[in-house]
Amino acid sequence: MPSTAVVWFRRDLRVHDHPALAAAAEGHDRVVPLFVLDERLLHGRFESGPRTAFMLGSLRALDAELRRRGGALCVRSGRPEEVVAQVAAAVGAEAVHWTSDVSPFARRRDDAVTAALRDAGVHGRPHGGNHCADVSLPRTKAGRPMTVFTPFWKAWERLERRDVLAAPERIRLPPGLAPGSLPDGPRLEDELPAPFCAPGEPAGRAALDAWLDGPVDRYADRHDDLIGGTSGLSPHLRWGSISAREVEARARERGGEGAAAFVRQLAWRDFYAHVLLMHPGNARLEFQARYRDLQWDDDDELLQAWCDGRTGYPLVDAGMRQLAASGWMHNRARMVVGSFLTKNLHLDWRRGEWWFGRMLLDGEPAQNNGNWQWIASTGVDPAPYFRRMFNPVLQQQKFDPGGVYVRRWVPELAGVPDDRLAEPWTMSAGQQRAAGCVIGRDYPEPVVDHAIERRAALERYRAAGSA
DNA sequence: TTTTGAGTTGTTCGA
DNA sequence: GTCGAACAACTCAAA
Repeated sequence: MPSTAVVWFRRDLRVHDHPALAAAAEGHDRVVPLFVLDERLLHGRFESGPRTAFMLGSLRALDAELRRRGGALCVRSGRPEEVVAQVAAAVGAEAVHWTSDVSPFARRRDDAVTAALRDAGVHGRPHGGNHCADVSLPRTKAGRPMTVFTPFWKAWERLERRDVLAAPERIRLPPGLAPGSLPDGPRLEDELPAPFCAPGEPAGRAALDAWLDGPVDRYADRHDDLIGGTSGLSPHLRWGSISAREVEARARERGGEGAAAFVRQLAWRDFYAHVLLMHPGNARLEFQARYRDLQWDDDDELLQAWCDGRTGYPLVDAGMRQLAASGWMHNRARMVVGSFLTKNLHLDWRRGEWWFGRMLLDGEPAQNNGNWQWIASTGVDPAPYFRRMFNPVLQQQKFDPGGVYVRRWVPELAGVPDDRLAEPWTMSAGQQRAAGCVIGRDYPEPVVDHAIERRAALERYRAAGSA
């Protein structure tokens, strides 16, 4: 009697270095690679065309990788807590393997699936998540979860690492299994005018190869370059089309200053996974209780101007338009637009988190929440709020002095001279005509005055912090 | 992974 | 040639 296991895929859409798939393929004669299309994620408050399109592309690529190895992706629709156990029963599986996840939603879902499997007499077996190390382990000397990055990083460097695993050579499906099919759309190129990257494991592995083949060496001093400079691997890490552990191992193998700086950023990713795992309440509430009664404004027009990239601050608008057009934004720009939303527009960081979650191909709860709470100064890794208040004009002058990034994403500013590009509203009427960019007609006036709103934000934070 | 404003020093330029 | 206003360039503390 051949033994059978189900591998329940979620956001681990690859065959290389996949502990759950490897365990199933080694321990059983038959493997059922399963994906459950969960309607809750496709519609409603969290609906996102770009994300769904990227996911479907990643799933098609996974199906192709599985077929090359004799398998296929078995697609079913419905609620995982019902479907997973049904499929396991139908194929007579002894075990269901999956990759664990840290978000509160994922953990509730996985608990429900585990319970359903237990009722059905099937062994549910979670494997480590898509991180470099086991993010559930680090603790302070006092035995508490860690909340400061630097000590976390030191502890993380000392954690054990599992071996990088080869892709299974052969996947044997149970005879007569009907694969089911993926929906046709939405398609990425219909959702985004300039998609940031192609989905799927082969694209992810090619991007990793290209990154480690040279650009990574300059990461230490170039990571703030708004164009180039970064790996661009984040969507693949988010969907698991590459393995964080493998990325880390290969970067360490490469060695050098750039690779070390890059690995440190992978530690930030593991840090925020640790934080959300240990503090699921962060998904809704400020980690720092004293900031839970911060006063936020409720101005839908300002929020819309921010989402659309119509704030009148070129770097802010360039970042937001890059996001809307490509599904990605450079991290430096994310910090600037986040600071602008929370500390110049006085809008709740959760509204920015929501928009990022919808638009970012790499949007995942742990990273999105951790970074938004970082810029709102409400999260772990405490630093005074005034250290995270950015001046969009200075940031642009510092990180995009030649205006390449701004002109690329805000084309109506193309003719504005370099020395006016960070504050185009200071152009004279004659300069505006010469630049082909009249402020208020071709490009918006600034929606707020940074100097004034900065002082207002300081007052709000001071008031909440001392209450 | 910051910004601002005050204070200080040094330079320029015209009365 | 001297003086002082204006301003740039810098440091530093506070937010």
